[in-house]
Amino acid sequence: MGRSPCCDKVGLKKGPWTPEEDQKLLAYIEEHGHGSWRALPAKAGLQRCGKSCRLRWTNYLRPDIKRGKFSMQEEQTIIQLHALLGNRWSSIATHLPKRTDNEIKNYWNTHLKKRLDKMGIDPVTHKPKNDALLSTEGPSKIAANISHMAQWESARLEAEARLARESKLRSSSHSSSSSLHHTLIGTSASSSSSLSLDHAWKNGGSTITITVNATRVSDLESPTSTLSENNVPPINNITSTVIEFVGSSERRTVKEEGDQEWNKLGYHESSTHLGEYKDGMENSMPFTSSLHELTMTMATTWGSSTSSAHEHAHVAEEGCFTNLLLNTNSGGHLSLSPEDGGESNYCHNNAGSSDAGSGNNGDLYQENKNYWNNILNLMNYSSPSDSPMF
DNA sequence: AAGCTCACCAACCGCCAGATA
DNA sequence: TTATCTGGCGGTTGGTGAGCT
Repeated sequence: MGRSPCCDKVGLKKGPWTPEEDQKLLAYIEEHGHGSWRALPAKAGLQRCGKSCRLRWTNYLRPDIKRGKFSMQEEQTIIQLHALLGNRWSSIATHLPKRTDNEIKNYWNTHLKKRLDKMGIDPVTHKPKNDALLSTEGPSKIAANISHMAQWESARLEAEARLARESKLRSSSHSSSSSLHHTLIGTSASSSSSLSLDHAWKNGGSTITITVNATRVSDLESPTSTLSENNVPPINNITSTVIEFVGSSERRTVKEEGDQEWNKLGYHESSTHLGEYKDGMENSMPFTSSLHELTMTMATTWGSSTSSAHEHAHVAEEGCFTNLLLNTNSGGHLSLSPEDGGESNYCHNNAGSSDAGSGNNGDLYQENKNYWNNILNLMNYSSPSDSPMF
């Protein structure tokens, strides 16, 4: 059985989008929602295939997209999620709500992959390239645990996707009153893999949105098509429940309204990670703290209470390994052997250089260090037999 | 100033899975 | 049950601009 092309390619325009085309697409979606992408171009008066329109919308025109430089927090999230999920960009993108999978993919390929490569870490496996340098403990153990985590994560994602589908069916009566809003939710939470917040989007998508005060129209400017501020459809004030990130893109506190709505949707703090997610926000943690909270919960559940002093020392060592992994200015030398002065040396150097260079970012650095140490702790102490999944 | 190389990223392509007739 | 449609995903390409010689 052959597969027909998504649209009749003859006479359709390809290549960079013009401002006029963007205007048409935006205006149409703002008024009608995207509906069927296949039928959209004709209705919107565009000489494009539906697929091209969908990509233009999801990767650029969507109003809830943050553009520009990736923050350190975002980089950390990408690296850590890539270690767990591999090239599942859409899944990774669900944890960076304002970034598109395409943007994350590009950033990985052009920046992060090279950086890891320079540091002697295989960007595919996230293992040090030269295993001979490593002892049987430490980083190789981390790699093994990352591999296990990836398997576990895959199983979890599949289960989540299944649950999401079922929940979606059950909650179909909550369907959207706004076609544009429906569109936004659909594109924002389209992936089958997500944390609990994404579940909430899926299940109560018609009443929940996220607005970001820091979003600037100028961030939406395209190298090929520049839009005026008036062209950007408003996304605020559409919904009855709003989780609003207030502040800069680097650090956000959350102003949460409508707890009852969350509860109505069946998301209770005791049964999901939503509570932890919110807690993280209310404590002014970086956005990626949601993942942090999740992993800490898992650590609490999985981790046995048998930690010895030796194990604690081991954790410190591996936390430093992670710091090294994330140090963008380290010069790219991965040193793990005792001959190089041991882990304490490069830990101190790493922390010292970071502190020296960061100034007021010292707290942030410490926060980041703790964040990664905690994740490494989880990976270390979570054996398959400890997992509630098995 | 011209030519070359490299990095970046928007956009395209092909494949896949789920939905639907 | 099968064929087809549709949306989504990940890999890849090609245009553009910056930097270097």
